[in-house]
Amino acid sequence: MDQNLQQFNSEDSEIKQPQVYQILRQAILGEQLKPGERLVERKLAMQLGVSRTPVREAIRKLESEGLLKHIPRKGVVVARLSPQDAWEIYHIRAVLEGLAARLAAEWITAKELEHLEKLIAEMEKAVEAKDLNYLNELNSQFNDAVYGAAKSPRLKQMISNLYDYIVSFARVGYSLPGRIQEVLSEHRALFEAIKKGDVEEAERVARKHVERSCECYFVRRALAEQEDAERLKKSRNYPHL
Amino acid sequence: MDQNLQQFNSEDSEIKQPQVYQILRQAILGEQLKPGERLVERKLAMQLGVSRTPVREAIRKLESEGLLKHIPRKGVVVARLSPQDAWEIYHIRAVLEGLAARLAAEWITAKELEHLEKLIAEMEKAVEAKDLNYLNELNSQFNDAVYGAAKSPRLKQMISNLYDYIVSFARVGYSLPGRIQEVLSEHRALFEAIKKGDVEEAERVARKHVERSCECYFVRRALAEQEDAERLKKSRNYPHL
DNA sequence: GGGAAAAGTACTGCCAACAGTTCTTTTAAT
DNA sequence: ATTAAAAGAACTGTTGGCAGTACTTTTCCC
Repeated sequence: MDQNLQQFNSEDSEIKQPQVYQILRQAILGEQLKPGERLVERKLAMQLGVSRTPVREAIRKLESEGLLKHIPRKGVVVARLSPQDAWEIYHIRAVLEGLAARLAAEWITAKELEHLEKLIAEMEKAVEAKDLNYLNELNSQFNDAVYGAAKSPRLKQMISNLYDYIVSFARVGYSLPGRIQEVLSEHRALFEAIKKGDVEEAERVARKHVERSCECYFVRRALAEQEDAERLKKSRNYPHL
Repeated sequence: MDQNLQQFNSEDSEIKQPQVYQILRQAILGEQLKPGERLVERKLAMQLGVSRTPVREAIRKLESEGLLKHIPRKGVVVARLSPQDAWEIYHIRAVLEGLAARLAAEWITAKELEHLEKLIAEMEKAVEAKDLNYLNELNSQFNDAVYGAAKSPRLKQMISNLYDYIVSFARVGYSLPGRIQEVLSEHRALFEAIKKGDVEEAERVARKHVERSCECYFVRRALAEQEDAERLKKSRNYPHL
């Protein structure tokens, strides 16, 4: 890491641990801290202008979330996701999101339903305008709205934790041809099921949606590896580069 | 808490944090530390014969697992489960155990299958002998065996964390008439489904099993409250007691 | 030179002390 | 007595430093 973690305006008498936590978290998710990279308490403390304690606690928290891996008496490194890990996480998310969708179909209010409908409409516009950033944002909002409607804070928390693991890869999911339309239609189907109050259907659709995301993730990953191999082959022809 | 947390034989040069963690964890699950009770870092540190740092880290870890609730600048208290919380946890566990069962049905080895079969047979014996403690132990082993067969360490971890929440209440589940037999037959059904490799059936059965446990929990809880009310009514007749 | 022992380095684990905040009790004024 | 301000007690959040451990480099012996 090129020690460019900004030092927050640490006006005294604020609790620093949560801020350190946020900064490190963003750094990991944003891949300024790369998988396998080692985090040194003292170094981070210096860079952030605090003592080791808040850094230490923030690290422990991130560790318990699985973003960091701790090796006793050695330190922590940014967790590296094996394909097996990714598969596991996607499938856990699938059943949890299925449950959330089911609960949402059962407990959603008229107001929340209306909000979902607006988001769907907005997403259609974003697809037409090919505004991928906005679409991503809407996606998050849609998910939040569904999980909120489920009235189950623990479930929401768990899903969002799992989501963070793969957020860095999630982007690539859209890059497959036709996937954007597919996602949109999956969301629409989920919305319809929730609207009807069809709990079984809502659960099935939501789960399927995540499972499809998982497939796309692996297809995309395989493609990326293929591309890498191509590049490697080419570069062999020009070894001076 | 009556400061009877045993001070572990802290021969130097051992890492203390994990030991403190275990002691506190057991104290919470064993209800020596009761829901709502406050944990004071200094006090615990004194009692355990260590400084505040390891205690602090252990507390933070327990907090992230949800066993403790942290109130900034105030401290932590042992988490208290509302009925809503319990319901949530049971239903999350239900879908996760469903997934585990599905994966187990897919990936179980002959050896693991054999082990499961032995456990089932042993459980039947324990039921006849009415040895509830042993039955509980076998139950845990059976679950562990299933989750192990699923080959998904993350899933196993998540389930076991959730299980800890309600482990203190789990006991009461058996006290309903006929529930023991029911549990046994549910386990047998799960075993059969896994043996057949019927993933759908395995998932359905496992999920249903946890959902039934949830129902029993609430029935039992309602009964307990009724009993409490009875006691209260009676005690009003003898106010001098 | 090559490999083993020894010194040096870099880091985590732990600690005691300080600072600031919240809650409780006392004190003082009405 | 009643209420408000002030002092005090009880904790957490944070700090820097010490001790011990794993890794790295150097030194020494063959």
